Amino acid sequence: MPELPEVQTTVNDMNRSIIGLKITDVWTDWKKAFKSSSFEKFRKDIIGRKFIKARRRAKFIILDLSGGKSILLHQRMSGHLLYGKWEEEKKDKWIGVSPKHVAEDPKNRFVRHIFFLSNGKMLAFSDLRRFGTIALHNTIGLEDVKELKVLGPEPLGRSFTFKKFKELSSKKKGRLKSLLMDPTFIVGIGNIYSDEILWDTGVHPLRSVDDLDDKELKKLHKSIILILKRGLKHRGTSIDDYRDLTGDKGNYQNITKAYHQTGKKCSKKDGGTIKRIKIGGRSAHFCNKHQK
DNA sequence: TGCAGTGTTGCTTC
DNA sequence: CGAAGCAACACTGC
Repeated sequence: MPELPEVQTTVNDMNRSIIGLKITDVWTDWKKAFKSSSFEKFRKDIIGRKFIKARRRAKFIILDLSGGKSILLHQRMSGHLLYGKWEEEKKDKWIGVSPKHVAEDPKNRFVRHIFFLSNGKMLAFSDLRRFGTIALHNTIGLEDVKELKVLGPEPLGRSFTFKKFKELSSKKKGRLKSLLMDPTFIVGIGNIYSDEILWDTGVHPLRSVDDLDDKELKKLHKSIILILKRGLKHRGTSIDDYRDLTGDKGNYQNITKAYHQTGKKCSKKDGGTIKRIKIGGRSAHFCNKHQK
């Protein structure tokens, strides 16, 4: 669920809230999520370090710590981070970070990991499906870690020019829908924003990149940037699990044009009806008339 | 009850 | 080699 706009929103919020705070302890009920070492080693390594900076690469959250270490965290499908106050414990299991997070939103019951902070608050990782991962690496050389090394360019980065996009595209074949979601081609785009981008571009998700003319490719490049920026402006999309750091939903789900709109009338002037098909095992939503 | 959904990796087939 | 298909991961909700 969290795609680039959601991850960036979380990162921006963390830079406004947890910087300078010290980690006093870590708790988990799902040790399998810790990838670089055992949870016990991770815990020992991390206690006493301060948060220096939050960053994003693709859908990874990077938390730079004092002493040259960085946490590399991926929320995968259902993960989201919450920042709040320690409130309650039930049956050996921490179930939330504040009355608001728990009582008003059952999605936040699934807290699997908690970082306890020096100001008495905590940073919690809620992850219903338990696919999320956490690892600790040296900050220097982090970009050479296997998971980061294979990634394509950042679509909102300065170097993501049309020239660069065209060059990358010229080496590729295959369906646009799958290609946009391929993090080795371009990062940050998942099922929701790929549907929205293709709807905005007006091309069919089954079209192949090598089939697009220059005008279409230019429009696609523009739409990628436009839609992701729009998502960021609306603080992300909360179809299901995604919440921001304080437990609130994003707003983009209220303005999606294609994703989850099956059967509805397309809002374009020349639009038809939103259809849904399977591509690469994922659902793709598109207008059967204006997306060609 | 069974299966869709959702990000990513890794395996297999073509 | 690259593209495509599929399983795996774990769980909810319909």
